[in-house]
Amino acid sequence: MASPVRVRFAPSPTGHLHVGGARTALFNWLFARHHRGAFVLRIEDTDRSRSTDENIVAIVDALQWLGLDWDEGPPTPGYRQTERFAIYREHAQRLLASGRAYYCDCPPELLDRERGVAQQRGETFRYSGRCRDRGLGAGALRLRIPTAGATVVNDLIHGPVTFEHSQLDDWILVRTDGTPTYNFCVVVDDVTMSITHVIRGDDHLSNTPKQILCYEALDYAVPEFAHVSLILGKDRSRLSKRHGATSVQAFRDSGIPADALVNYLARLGWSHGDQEVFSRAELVELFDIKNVASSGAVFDATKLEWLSQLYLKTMDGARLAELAEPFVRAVGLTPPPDRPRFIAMLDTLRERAKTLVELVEQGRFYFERPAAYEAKAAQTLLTVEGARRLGLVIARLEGAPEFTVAAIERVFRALTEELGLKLVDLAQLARLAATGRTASPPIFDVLALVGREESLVRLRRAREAAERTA
RNA sequence: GACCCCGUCGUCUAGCCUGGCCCAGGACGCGACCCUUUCAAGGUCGAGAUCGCGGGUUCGAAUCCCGCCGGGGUCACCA
Repeated sequence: MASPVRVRFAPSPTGHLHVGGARTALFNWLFARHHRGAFVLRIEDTDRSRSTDENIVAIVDALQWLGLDWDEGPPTPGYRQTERFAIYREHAQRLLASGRAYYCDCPPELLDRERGVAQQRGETFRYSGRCRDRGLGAGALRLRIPTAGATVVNDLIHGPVTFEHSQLDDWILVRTDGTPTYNFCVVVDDVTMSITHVIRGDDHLSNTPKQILCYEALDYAVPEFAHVSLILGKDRSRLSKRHGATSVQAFRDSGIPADALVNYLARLGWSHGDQEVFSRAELVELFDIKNVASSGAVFDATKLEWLSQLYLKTMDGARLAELAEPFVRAVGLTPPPDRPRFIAMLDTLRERAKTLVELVEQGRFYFERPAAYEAKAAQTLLTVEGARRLGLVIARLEGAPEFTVAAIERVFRALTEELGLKLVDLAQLARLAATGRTASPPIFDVLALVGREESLVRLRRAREAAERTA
């Protein structure tokens, strides 16, 4: 039996969780859950100037919101690089003792000059190896890599990718000031955390051969690698803020259900035949890293919205109420204390909104009287004739034996018939009165949900408004 | 510039490994129609890809080979 799968997501807390990072996290999580392995969260905060605790909280929040739970990681200590310096130091010592690493005291100015020369000659800069055999006792610690041959990265998504050693150089493991570099930390962390599969962004593919050489120098087994393509913006360059909303936080705030975002992100680059909609369980069951596309994918907010609406439309009512409530409160309104009634209101709204923000916006009349009437509609509907019709509707509704959707509909249909009108003539009038707008959920449902008393208040107010303008 | 990755409808993709079932399928978006008390939702139909380009191999290529072009990523004592 193969050793248990262990993967990790290692964000750098220099900002909020980006959708690209979220997708990488998702693929790791799916891989771990599919293989019944462990998902580790590790914080790469060696860049102290840009890393903040607030960002760590934000990233943790975003991951939890997405439902990507980790088996190991914060708040348990030992999963932040800044807590692991002793481990890096120890590994550096080992490399030095075995002769696989050496000190270098080349001044930065010299390196810069050499870099400049290499650039002019149109070559990739490589450290000259000047200090390789000087046996220095201090300075920056460099990894001694083989001069000949090549290192092959057997990528699970890309297949074998070969890098000639002549293109690589003796890179720095530990800086002169004693701090370890990112590439070194990653190797040591992945090794000491027994990571079996490194699933990360494509932008790390070029670093991989250097890291593999470090594993080998340390005499550790090399993990499997899978480099996921980047998420692109409309112009096909790496998705960034200038392409619009990119943080998970922003999508949450705009009222997109976490399940919809997860579904969208999963489908962006990964596929299972023609299937577009997946439950969590299906995702876990069907996910296979081999079906992850190797090409970059443009982020399509419109398709995300389609999924968002689909989830709003189909999710459980109680769950929807739970998700919608904070959005109702966020605009200063209050959902009715009667939960089934609140859910019934949402049921009339859910297929009309792409996000929870939109849903609340379109349904605010359920929680407050319309403050104004749509100007154009008021002009054509709130007339003398409109006032007369509203009066008739009010009278019939007052006398109706009950105030159910069916009863209200009977009143409207009968009146329509008697007046020789079309249903739309009365419906739009009532709609404007009850909601202030010309577009809303079915008006009989709206009236029933708003209740007899409040409905009549709104109809009377509209009649008064009509009489005023007349 | 060097190295590496990528290249199927506007977008996400299936198909590519194991050539023919593909003059290329699905989804989003778009258009039309149907349904209809408005708006949505739903249903039906439709437009949309000479499979980046050019050579080869083959009876036959989106699928195999070569070259080119285009896009992206990486080249730090950043992460």
